[in-house]
Amino acid sequence: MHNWPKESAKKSMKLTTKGRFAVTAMIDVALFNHGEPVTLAEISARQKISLSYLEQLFGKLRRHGLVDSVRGPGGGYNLAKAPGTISVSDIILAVDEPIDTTSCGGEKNCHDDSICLTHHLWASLNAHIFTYLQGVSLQSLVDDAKARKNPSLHVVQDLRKTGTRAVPIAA
Amino acid sequence: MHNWPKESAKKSMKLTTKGRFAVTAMIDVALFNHGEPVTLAEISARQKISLSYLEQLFGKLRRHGLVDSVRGPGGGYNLAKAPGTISVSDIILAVDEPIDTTSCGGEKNCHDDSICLTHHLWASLNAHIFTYLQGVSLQSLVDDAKARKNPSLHVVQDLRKTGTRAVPIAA
DNA sequence: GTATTTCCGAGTAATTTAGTCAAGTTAAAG
DNA sequence: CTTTAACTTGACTAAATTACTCGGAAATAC
Repeated sequence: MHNWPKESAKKSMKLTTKGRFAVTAMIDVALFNHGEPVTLAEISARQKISLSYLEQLFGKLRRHGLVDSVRGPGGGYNLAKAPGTISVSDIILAVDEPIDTTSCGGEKNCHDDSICLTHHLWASLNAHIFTYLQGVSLQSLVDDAKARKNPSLHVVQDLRKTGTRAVPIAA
Repeated sequence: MHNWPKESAKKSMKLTTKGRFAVTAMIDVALFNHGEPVTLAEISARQKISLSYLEQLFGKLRRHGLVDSVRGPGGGYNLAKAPGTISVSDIILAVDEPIDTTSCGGEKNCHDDSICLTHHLWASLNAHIFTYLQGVSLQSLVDDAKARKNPSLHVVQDLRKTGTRAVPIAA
């Protein structure tokens, strides 16, 4: 018998390239935000992410309170909180619009005793993934990036071919 | 600075409903395999998975050495190994045909010092997920199912709406 | 007012998944 | 040896989802 971790899952999170782009962009903001707001055009050039797409992503990041925007010339984005207080799970949940599901990933047929065969398994996996991403702060990613020998920070993995699609993840 | 777990990842695994159907079907085989092979028609009826789809799934499970097939009248499928030696990751890798990627999810632009900003993060997450699923045996899922009050085992979660798509997972 | 930059929502193309279908092959039963 | 249940295979399709683009509106500095 497997010892299931407690499943505190409520929402389901998805892991897509969108989330990965968002994390990369947030690292970029954290790295280059020295007083002046960072513009999306800069991020686009450095990280090779299209401006249009960044606009879409940062709209969600802003609405979820992860960045503050400054409009007009000289504007751009600042982190809304200290990077140590922003977790990867925060970023992914912001851009991937998790569906607020009920237990069992929003499905029926899975309550009381007639619980589905794999309910615990997936719920527990979701919880594991979420807990892991929650434990990684933007600060730690920034520190990791700064520690690299070559601080050019220009070349970034092209996420688009890495394998994409989502997974329901406990939140 | 985040303390990255060692990334032993080689292949990338996907988490889809296909993998979940496969796990459910394998539990069904383990539960009802008492001497006689279990037919796909039975599994289809019990777990509400289309016969055609099961054929597709079991073809892969058989080619990956997880089940043995018995043809002809009275035929069906048996587990090829003891359920304690089959892990959930084995099942998912069998049906989801993981691409054997190089480091960094098969991408260029991510080697030596010009390593991408989030390489460690995703590789490590992949390793976490894989390790977790590797640690869950079919036996534990069977024990869990048997422990339920209502052993009818007919009603299973309809995976099709749960949220699907894949994630690259370290293997 | 004009340049810059964010803001917003609709729309679309490509990819991927999930599942079907049809035409076999195999082997046991009688 | 004929029937028949069951597995085998691969091509095919439809739906869903993702990953974007596009056009313009609003705000702010100069």
